[in-house]
Amino acid sequence: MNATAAALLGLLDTSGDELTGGELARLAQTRIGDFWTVTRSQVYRELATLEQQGYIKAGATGPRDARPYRLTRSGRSTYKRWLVEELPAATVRVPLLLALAFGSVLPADKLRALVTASRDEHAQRLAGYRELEVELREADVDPYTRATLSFGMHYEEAVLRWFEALPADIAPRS
Amino acid sequence: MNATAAALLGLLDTSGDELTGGELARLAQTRIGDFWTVTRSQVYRELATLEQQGYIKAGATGPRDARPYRLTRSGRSTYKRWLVEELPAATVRVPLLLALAFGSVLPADKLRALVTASRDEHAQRLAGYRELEVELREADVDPYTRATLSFGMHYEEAVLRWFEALPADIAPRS
DNA sequence: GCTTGACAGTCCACTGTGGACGGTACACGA
DNA sequence: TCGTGTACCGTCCACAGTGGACTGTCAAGC
Repeated sequence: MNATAAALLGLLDTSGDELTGGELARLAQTRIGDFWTVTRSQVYRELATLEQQGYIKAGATGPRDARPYRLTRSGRSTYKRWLVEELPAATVRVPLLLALAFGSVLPADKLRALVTASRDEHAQRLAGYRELEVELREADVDPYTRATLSFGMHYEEAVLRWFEALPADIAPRS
Repeated sequence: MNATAAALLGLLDTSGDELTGGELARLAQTRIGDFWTVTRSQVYRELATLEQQGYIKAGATGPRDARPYRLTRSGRSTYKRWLVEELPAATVRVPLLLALAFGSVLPADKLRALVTASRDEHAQRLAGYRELEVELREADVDPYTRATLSFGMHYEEAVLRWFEALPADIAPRS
């Protein structure tokens, strides 16, 4: 069992329905895509091995070979156990910091351009989160979903503050 | 060219020396490990293809088959161009949020344990950064290195603030 | 009817992770 | 001085993750 497999089982569980690979891929993108990316290729690969292991079971294949999967009893207990017992650490990979780390050998104006572009992306993502938060305020979403959104907002705010604290010669413009 | 390859070339460049795979792996861990992980296996794989592409050149193999590599002219220009032109976006993967996203089907006490453990890890990492910052205050390090450390601190502080803002039933203890 | 586009799934090449493994140098104690 | 343990250099492998190319199929709209 790995994190992606557990995520798929969790999605199947909380959706309370049978889902095909395509549906799972879309659902993963919207529900956990901000902090756990899952590509389509991997969804199908994981589904194949999950079925072999007996954690999910396919129903009758429908149009376009669509196979709806449902969670089995062992699948449900397995992913829950995995979540509380084998949760790995977070990983953060920030190419911009790579460029910054070698900043002394790069032209300052190019560096500033990179910094500015990245800052704008983060600002935009934060704006998106803020909108989402307003929508969720009315809807009655469980506090766990709110917590994940809150993480995103804390993160983006921190990154934006960091951009503002950059030394003047590479600080973002405009 | 990919980010890891560029990072290795950058390390070779800024070290101003010939470095073996092992030395590069260690250097990568200390200089960029906090925001760009590079495993030993990958260092050797990348070095092999970088040499094939003519971006680095091996010197005489020393003791224990150690091969010191040096950057070539084309290697230097290639990684610099890559950094300013093909820098990919950041990726963040946070398994804890996965557990939180399925929090409604998990026992609250287990969830709280996960949250608490993660909070402690982040607190420890922030403490490490703060120590490092004090050390760097005296040493005269280039502002780019400071900027990467600053990112780490902003990030860890934000995560810790987020932990404190969690709803009471899953907020970290002690 | 036919085309066109969206969709379900397959496949592949490459990147990234972690650990097992074999060989070699070297330091240190018997 | 002679092992011998240990740390180190590099190789290799299996699996996880990414992104795009590709096939076949359905369905809507002309």
